[in-house]
Amino acid sequence: MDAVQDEAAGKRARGLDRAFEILDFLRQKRQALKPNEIAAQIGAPRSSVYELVNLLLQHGILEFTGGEGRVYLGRKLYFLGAAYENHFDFTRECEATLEQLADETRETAQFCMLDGNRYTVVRMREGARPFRISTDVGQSVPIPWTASGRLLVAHLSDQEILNFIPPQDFRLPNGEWLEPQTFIAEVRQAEREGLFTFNSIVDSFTHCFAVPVRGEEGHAAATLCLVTPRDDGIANRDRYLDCLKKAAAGLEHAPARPKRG
Amino acid sequence: MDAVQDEAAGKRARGLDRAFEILDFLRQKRQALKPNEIAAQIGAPRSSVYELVNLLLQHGILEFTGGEGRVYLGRKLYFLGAAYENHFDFTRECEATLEQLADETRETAQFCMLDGNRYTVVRMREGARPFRISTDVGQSVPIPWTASGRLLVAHLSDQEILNFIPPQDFRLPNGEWLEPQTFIAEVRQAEREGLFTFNSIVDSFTHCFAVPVRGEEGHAAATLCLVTPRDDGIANRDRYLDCLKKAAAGLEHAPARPKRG
DNA sequence: ATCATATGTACGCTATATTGGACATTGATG
DNA sequence: CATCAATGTCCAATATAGCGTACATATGAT
Repeated sequence: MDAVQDEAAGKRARGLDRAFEILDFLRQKRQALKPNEIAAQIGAPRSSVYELVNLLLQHGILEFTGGEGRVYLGRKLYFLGAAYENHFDFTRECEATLEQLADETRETAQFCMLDGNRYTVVRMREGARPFRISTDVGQSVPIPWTASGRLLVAHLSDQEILNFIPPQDFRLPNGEWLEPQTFIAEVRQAEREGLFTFNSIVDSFTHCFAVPVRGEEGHAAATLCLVTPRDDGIANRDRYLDCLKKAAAGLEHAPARPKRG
Repeated sequence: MDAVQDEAAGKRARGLDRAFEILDFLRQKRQALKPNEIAAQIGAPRSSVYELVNLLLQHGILEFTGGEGRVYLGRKLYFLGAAYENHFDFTRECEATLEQLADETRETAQFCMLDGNRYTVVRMREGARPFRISTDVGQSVPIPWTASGRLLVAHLSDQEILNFIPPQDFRLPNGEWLEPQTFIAEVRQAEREGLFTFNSIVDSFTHCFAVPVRGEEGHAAATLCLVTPRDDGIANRDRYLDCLKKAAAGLEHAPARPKRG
């Protein structure tokens, strides 16, 4: 039920948990690593990591690549992910929506979701500007660092939010501490208004717009975002929000909805 | 190394193995199932399956969907699969190649790979015909049923092939038994000629063409295929093979090659 | 030559994960 | 009402998986 089990030290970890920890770690690193390096960097016993890596290799969940015994995510994961994508068929409409958004605004448009208890950009379309703004797709980012984050946790109670977000994620990239109560207040505001915008926390020159894409349960299953230069964002605020809301409305029947349900 | 470990009865299964068995099973079924159903259909203890399903749900590897406690593959798998696809960046060129092939031949073009010890269609492009031929993408099929199968195992020795392919996969869909030695002879022939074509085993009206897409190690990392009506296939054999070979040559620098290696 | 670090393998101990079976609930059926 | 099948939860027993540790090898620095 809760995610506070690995805090207790000295316990033996379950193979499954360690295995997915390895997979997540490789995803974050986005490169092949030696089992030894993995063990060291995630702080797991070397013998356990070697055993697990070998098991995962046999399943095609990991693959040798990059030489010297380095491993990375395997083909089987691609197949499983493709099956997921095929079942919850949001990709096609999503791609079209982002393209339209980028055309209308000439700004960078993103489709974002929660990845466990963090935030991630699932799809992105760069705007048609001389200097384009882009971010890494597929990287996990602390929820409080992002505009979308305010929307993606809005269905939770205050206490649930505090339990859900890792405490250290309230430490902003510039070192400042974001008071959780401040964050929650912004969440509630975003929930009331059905949108959230701010000057980005992670850099000094962008403004971010986010609106929810509601799933079957009525809460934000995803968000659509625009990332703009601050001047442009503030100048075009109303128009941009209008584009976003229309785009989100168009998607609301696609995401997290089984294909032939 | 070998896949002959779960034959021994009475042994306790490892959680990891069972977990991936569940994931593969859901992928095959391509629909959400109750834990109980999963347990019954894969022949695993119910209590184990319930425990594993709950663990996988916590990790986002499985998700509740379809109601009544049914579960299916989860978002996390999509993220991991996307990371794989991003690393071995074959998708883009592959898509373009299939489109060109379908344009040139007006037949159905496929990009196929091994999924463990079976065969699967990774990408497909339907031809521009009044009656189009298509197959399921992402379904695992016995290697001996397919033209591509002859090419995908050609780098193995005879004995390795026999160890690699599950014995029951030599039973063809019409009930006939394909003698493994016959299959191996076809493999060697395909290896020499760098292609394989035949009237499909799985139906009575198609002809299949397959050529290898060679990876770094020099053996077939994937195949490109055309699936055609028998008449057309035989009439256009030389031209089709020419198109396939050119397309494969164009891909040979893309698949299974790390992006920024 | 000596030491330190990185990498992979082998093995025994023991905490625990897997498992069978008991139990509870629901709904359909005769 | 009695019975049966389907579904999910709980629990104790024990086979074993995870872990610490020792060992083997290679590489590079001092």
